[in-house]
Amino acid sequence: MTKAAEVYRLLLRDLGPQHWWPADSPFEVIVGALLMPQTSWRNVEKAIGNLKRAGMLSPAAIAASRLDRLRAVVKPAGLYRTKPPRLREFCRHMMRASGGDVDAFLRRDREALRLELLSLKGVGPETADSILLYAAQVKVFVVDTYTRRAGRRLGLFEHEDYDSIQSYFRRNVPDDLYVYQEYHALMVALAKHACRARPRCGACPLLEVCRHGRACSKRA
DNA sequence: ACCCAGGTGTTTC
DNA sequence: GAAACACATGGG
Repeated sequence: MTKAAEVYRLLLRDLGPQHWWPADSPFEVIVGALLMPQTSWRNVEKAIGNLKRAGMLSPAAIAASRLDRLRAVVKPAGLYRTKPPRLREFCRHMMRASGGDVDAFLRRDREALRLELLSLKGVGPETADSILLYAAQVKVFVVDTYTRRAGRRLGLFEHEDYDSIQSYFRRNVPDDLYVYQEYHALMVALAKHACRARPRCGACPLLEVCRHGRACSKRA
C-alpha cells in the first residue's frame, strides 16, 4: 500500500466519511465553488441560503438577475466586486452552452469541459476541479491549500505546483471516484479538526497536522 | 485590533 | 516566469 493510501485509510478511520460536497444539487456545488475562494464555508452557506430564499438558485435566475440585486443576495460571500459578476457570467455561459441544463452542461467531454471551465473568469484549477469532481462526478483530484499543507507535513511531497501534486495523488491512490471525493474532503476535515481537537486523538498521528503546516503546538 | 478563510486575476520585479 | 498584492465579509 502506498503512503498516500495509508494516510487515506487512517483519515477515514479516525474522521469518518465526509460525504462531500455538502450541497443539494450539482448546480449548488457550482455556485458554492464559485463563491468559496478566500472565504469561510459558513459565509458561502449564508449566500447560498439567501439565493434559495430569493428563488434564485438556478442558472436562468442568476443569468437574468440584476447585478446590484445579486450582489445584495450573495453579500456574505465577500469580494462583491468580483464574485457576483463572475457568477452571473458563468450562468450566462451555461445558458448559451446548454440552455441552462446543468446536467447536460456537465455531461460533455471531461477534458474539453475542464478547459472550458478554466477559460471562465474566476475559475482557476481548484474551482474547476471541484466542479468536475463533485458536480460532474469526474475523477480528478482537487488540490487546495489544506491538501498542500497536510501533504507536505505528512511527507507525501514537497513544494510542488498544482499539476504535480494532482499527478502525485493520481499515481498513488486507488483509481476510484469515491476515494477521490473522500480524500480531498478528509484533508479539509483534518485541517479543521487538528487545531481544535482537545484532547487530541493520541491514536492518530495525522492529527498532528496543523494549520500553517507546522506541528500543532497546542497539545492537550 | 488583529488574523484568517476549501483562490484567482493583476501587477511587479 | 516567479513572487507579491488586492480583494471583502464574518468569525475567532
